[in-house]
This record gives sequence, C-alpha cells and structure tokens, in this order.
Amino acid sequence: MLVRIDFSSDEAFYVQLKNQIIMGIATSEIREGESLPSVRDLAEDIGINMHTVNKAYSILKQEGYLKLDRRKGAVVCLDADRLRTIEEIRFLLKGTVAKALCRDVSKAELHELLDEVFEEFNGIRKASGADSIQ
Amino acid sequence: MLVRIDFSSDEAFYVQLKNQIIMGIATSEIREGESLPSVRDLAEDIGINMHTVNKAYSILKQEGYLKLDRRKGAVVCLDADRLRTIEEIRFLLKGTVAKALCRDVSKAELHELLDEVFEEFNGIRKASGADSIQ
DNA sequence: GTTCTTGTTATACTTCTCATATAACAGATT
DNA sequence: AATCTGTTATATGAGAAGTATAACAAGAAC
Repeated sequence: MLVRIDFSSDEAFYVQLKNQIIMGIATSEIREGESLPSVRDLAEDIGINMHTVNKAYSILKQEGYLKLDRRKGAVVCLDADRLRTIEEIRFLLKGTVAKALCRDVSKAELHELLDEVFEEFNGIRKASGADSIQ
Repeated sequence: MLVRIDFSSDEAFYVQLKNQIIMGIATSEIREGESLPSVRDLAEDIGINMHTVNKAYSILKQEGYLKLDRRKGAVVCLDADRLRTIEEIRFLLKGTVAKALCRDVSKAELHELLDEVFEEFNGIRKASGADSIQ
C-alpha cells in the first residue's frame, strides 16, 4: 500500500498516516487479515520516526481498525460495535450538513455529492479488484 | 446565542467556539446581518481569554462566515465561492464514507443517516422560527 | 473634542502536543 | 542464540494553545 506524508501540511504526520490507512481499508487496498508493515519499516519507508508510526497504529487499534500483535500488525475491521460507528458517522454528518446549510447547499445536492463520492470509491475498488458497493 | 465550552475536551477552545458558531448559523439561531458579541464580552461570558475568541472570529472571517468590523462582528454567510464550498463538503464526505465502508455501513444507510441529520436540523430551525429545508 | 468601545496587533509566559532520538524490555520467529 | 516484533521509558527541540498585559486606530456617544 502506498503511503505518502505531506511534510508541508499543517496536519500532524500521525493523523495523515491514520487517515490514509483508513482510506486503504475502505478501498480494499488493504484487506481484513492482511498485515501492515512493521512500525520500523514503514517509518523508514515514508521518512518519519518510528514512534510517530506507532502512535498512528495505536490510535487505529483503539478506534477498532487494527489488532496489534508482536510479529505482525494485523488489519481488523468490523469492530462489531455498530452503534458507536453509527454515532460517529452521525456526528461527522452533522458538521458537514451545518457547513452546507450556511452556504445554501440543498439536501438534494448533498445526496448527489454523497453518490458521487461513492462512485469515486467504487472506481478505486474496481481498479484493485474489489467488489463494488451498490 | 448559547455558547458553551467543554473545558475537559481535547478539542481546542477556539475550534469548539468556531464549530458552535457555524452550528448557530446553520440553525438560523444567528441570522445573516446579525452581530455576535464583542470578543471581550464573549470571552468573559464563556470564561476564556479574549485572544482565543479573536482567533475563532478571525478563522471564521477567513473561511467566509463572518465579516469583521470595528463596533460589530457582523455575520456574513453566502461567500458566493460555491465551488470551494462544494469541494470542502466533498472532502468531508470522503472521510465519512471511508469510515462507513470500513464498518460495512451501506450507501443506503448513509443516505438515511443524512436524512435523519437534516430532520434534526429542521427541528431546531422550527423551534427558532426559521424556514424548514425540504 | 473627549470618552468609550470596538477589532487588531505586539509581546511574553506557561503548558501541552508533535516529532525526533536513543535505549531497553518481552514475546515470537528463525 | 540471534533477530524481529510491538511496547515502554526518557529526553530534547519546535511549535501550538491559552493566558495576560498593553497599546493602537477607527467608529459611536456624549
């Protein structure tokens, strides 16, 4: 999986890494059960410190994306805590809708944008041989 | 408008304030043309420093939500820069969809959640006498 | 014109996070 | 035994967050 850190971004390295791994899981670039590189290897690959990678991994573990093990960093999606997930998504949508309403972006337009984003994901998934989302 | 800072939150005070103001504009609790309290008054009201409030106001100005003036902090939504808004919303949705896909939350469920959030906003708008969104 | 309030800017200080670096430990693999 | 893994501890430098005090310039009120 390709990870690239934007060193001139104002976003923390560990946050960038965390988001890119989530994106990788979402697009099936990394699949359940597959291992991520070791903290030391990945750190050297992308040019940041071991502890920064470890921080990203730890948070992803805490948020239910990874299960860490000595000798492999196994990917574990489907935390089964569906209620918490729904609550998180509702929270994120709330912020997005608020910004949309301030700019007179309509409900219909938001639904359209949501569909477009889904299509974008399907494009990436198709390229890596994953099933599409209907 | 009611603003409340969570002092035990890990979210920065100026970010909390910024988000609550955006939420206030979205729910029509604050309407276009209306003034927010002065940085000094609001700071004292919610128990934080003047500069922290000023930071929130400055960012809101930069992001096109406020137009600042000596003697009033006028609310100005509708930055007209619609393209930038759409791009921002698309970016936010991308992150939300990614998290949803990791947890097997379907496209249909996301659309439902979006409708629910809209209904939530309409409830608040109705209570403050604003028009509903259809 | 004077006074008051406004946003704005400058400076200084403390506390915390981010990122790095070096080092060591314990479990698992080879 | 040697090696690699996640994990923890400690230290350091850079920057952000938040506070504090102070001053400036433009508009409002008297």
